[in-house]
Amino acid sequence: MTKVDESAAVDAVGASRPMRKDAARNRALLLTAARDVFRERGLDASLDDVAARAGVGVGTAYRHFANKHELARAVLSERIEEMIQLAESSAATRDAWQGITTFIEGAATAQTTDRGLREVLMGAHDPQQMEQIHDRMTGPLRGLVARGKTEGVLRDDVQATDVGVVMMMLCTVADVTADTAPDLWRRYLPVLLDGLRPGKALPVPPIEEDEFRAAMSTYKQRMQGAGG
Amino acid sequence: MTKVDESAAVDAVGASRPMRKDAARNRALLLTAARDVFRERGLDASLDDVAARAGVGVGTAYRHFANKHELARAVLSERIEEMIQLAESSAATRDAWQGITTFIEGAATAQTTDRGLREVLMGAHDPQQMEQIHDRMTGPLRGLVARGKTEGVLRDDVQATDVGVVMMMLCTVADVTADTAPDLWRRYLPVLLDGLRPGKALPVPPIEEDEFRAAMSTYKQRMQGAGG
Amino acid sequence: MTKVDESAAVDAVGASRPMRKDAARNRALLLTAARDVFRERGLDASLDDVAARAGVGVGTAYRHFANKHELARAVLSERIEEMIQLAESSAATRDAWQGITTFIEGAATAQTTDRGLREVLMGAHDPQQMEQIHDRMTGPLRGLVARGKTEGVLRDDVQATDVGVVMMMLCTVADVTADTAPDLWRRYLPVLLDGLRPGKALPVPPIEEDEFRAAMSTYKQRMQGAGG
Amino acid sequence: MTKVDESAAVDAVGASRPMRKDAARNRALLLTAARDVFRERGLDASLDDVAARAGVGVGTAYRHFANKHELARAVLSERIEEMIQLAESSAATRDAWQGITTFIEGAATAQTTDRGLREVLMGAHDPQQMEQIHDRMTGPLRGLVARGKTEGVLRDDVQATDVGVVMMMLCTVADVTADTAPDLWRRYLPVLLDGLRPGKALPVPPIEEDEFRAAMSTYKQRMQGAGG
DNA sequence: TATGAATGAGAGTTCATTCAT
DNA sequence: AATGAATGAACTCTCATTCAT
Repeated sequence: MTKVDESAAVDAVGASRPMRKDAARNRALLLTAARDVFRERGLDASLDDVAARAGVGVGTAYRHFANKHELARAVLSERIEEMIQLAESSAATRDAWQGITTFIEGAATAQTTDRGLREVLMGAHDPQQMEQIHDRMTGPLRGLVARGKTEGVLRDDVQATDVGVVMMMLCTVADVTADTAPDLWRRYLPVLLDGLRPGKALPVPPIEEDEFRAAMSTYKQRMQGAGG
Repeated sequence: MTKVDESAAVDAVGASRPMRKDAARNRALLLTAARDVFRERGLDASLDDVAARAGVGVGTAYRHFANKHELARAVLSERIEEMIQLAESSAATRDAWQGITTFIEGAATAQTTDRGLREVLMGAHDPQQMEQIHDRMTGPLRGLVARGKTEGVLRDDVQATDVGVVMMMLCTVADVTADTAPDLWRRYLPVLLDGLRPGKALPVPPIEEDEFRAAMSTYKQRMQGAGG
Repeated sequence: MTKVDESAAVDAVGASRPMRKDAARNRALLLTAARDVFRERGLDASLDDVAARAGVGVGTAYRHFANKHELARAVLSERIEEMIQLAESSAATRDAWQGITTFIEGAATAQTTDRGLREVLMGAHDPQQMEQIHDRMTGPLRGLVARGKTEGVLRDDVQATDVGVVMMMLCTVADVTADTAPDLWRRYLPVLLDGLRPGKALPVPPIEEDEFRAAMSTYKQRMQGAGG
Repeated sequence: MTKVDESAAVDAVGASRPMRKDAARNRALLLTAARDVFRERGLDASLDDVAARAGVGVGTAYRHFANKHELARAVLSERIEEMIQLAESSAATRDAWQGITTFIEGAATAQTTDRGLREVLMGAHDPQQMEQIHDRMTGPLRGLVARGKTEGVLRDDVQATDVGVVMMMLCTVADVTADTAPDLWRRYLPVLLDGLRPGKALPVPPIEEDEFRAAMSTYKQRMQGAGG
């Protein structure tokens, strides 16, 4: 599940020519190292640390990734790729409600163990390429939510963005309590899921998907300004 | 409500001697400036900026606060002082449920407008002196929660820490959507409050208060390591 | 003549307060070091080298000067200040022709010994503040040229900019032959001066002063792009 | 006139064996690319850029040229080759004075359009191989100057080096005013040419040819030290 | 022979912290 | 007690040069 996606190496240079073997290896090493370092210490970790962990010179990092943001984005997209697959497989579940549960649990679990992933999901670096990724993730979720309404397990005013927000809230709990009570977030899972079920309406309307994307990119300037 | 707490100046130098008047004034200026700066730009703002805003030399900041973290903590405790008062006044409400509502709404609103406050609440710096502050906040809340159970508006397995977690989740939403949909967090307020009302039990037990304090301090090492 | 102008220290912070003694000393040390280093190795020398030569940390350089360009400009303006004075004293000469000679010889000599000065005169960094400096230098020269025409030692189509161009040409020779034939530029001095005297007209019109300033700033982007 | 001199390829590997055809082609591609890049962006352009422009790997550049300076020198000699031809054709002119005029105008024009050429002419990199090139250029010029004296259009104390210096001065003007007044250098052309005509003697003797070569190489160490 | 990935020293710049004034 | 100048490690990024493929 967390195996480095070496096929990405091909995408990086376009379809023109397969990447040299050592280059591909180093790219993989860098991605792995970056993921580990960012996971443990967040996006403020230095590129020197990442390169050192990968057993590679800094310059090599800059050959593969234009700058720190690109590397972070690459690591992110790799992880998000996993989440997209999770969203897709969840959307393919026969029972819509179980699909939602599966997705939220899986996504929260993933982010629980990765500080950088959470930072980047909340304060995206490069909105452009992230947007399409979000699009790809919102696609399945939208289908899932629609099906949930048809099956009568979701309120009519629920939207795909609500799923994202719920996930976000749980991730916050999971992140803060990671060391002391790593499962505490599960305590609030049924509460939030219940909130999506039919019953009395929610007072404030949900945000549209583009607003949600914008919100996720909120921190962009902050993080760039902070040198993140 | 946001008045600078000058009595804290006594704690800073110990109880031995009252602080000189200009020193006390500078301490107050620094706290005010730090609060403003951290509120606007977060904890990554430089101490030079804080000192400049206070109209004071950096050295003065270091006379009053051992380091940046201490200053941040001081500002935090100041804000928490406000929240303690909010907790106390909420606990004094005749209707327990309204007290809870008032507290959560107030706390979430407060954090919505203060980037530094949220950063510091999720990544506390110095657990030691913060602990006593948390103690003071948990006190009223515990009473409030107890009364809520008596009045039959809270489930038996709800604890004071749950209120803190709920608040945290809402703050996350508020923070991320601050620019695009600043009121979206209210959409999830009733969902989470409902989760505290009597009904089916929560699957995972709550954390004890000391665990909660520890959880709030989780990031300490991270932030120090990150130079934040 | 080349003594560090310590009074500039006061100008730097404005008239508000005299600079602290050690700060003034370090500022002087930095200016001296920068002038020496830039003189010997040109504007591509690193700030670390300048700081080391001054016996001071890099950070100190950045306290006094916003960036490398500022420091270079400061050194430049110091030297140009000398040239302005040379222009003024030359313009005050009773004999206009001798004034011109004195100025050109003096200016060429100054630039001969300072690689950075020449680089910066040809590829100014900060056109804004340099502009006013140029204005101050062109003032006396314009007067001198006018008087030269009145006295019949200069052609009517000669302008102040011509003096600048002549100086530039001599400096080029002086610069290139600095090590092998440091006085060679004097061989071409009378040729160029003769060119300004009455006789047959010059085929191409001179440039206006604003064009000249623009030309002097030509390299600006180049040098900045080059990291200079 | 600007055709790549492929015969130089033989010199590069020694006379031992003719270069392989594709190697020769790459060498030519590199020279062309380097000339274009250096012309446009000066000698600070990176070798990666040159190689990319040539459609060739960096490594290939290092197979043909020991380092960046060698490549720059090669490009220079290529251009000087053109100037040698200009010198030769100018020297073949029936009228000596017109020959000199033609040469100076041509050389100045050439350098006007080539930033790298001027940089390298004023700060030559490798005196050794450049020397022979200079010899070849000075040859025709010496003849031209001699004939000029015979024809009575040049002073007796004029030497071939004077022609080079005059050219250099004009190039400086041309370079600095390239964007604002690209023809201004012509204003000073008759002045400098007049300086060579019979009349009153020049006060300072000219430099000998070896001194001139040395002067042209003056910057060598500077530029290498500067990383240029 | 050609390639271009890898390297790492070094550039400019920032900022928490110390210490002379 | 207050000041703010000084420090220097740390950061991101560039590029001449080397070397495995």
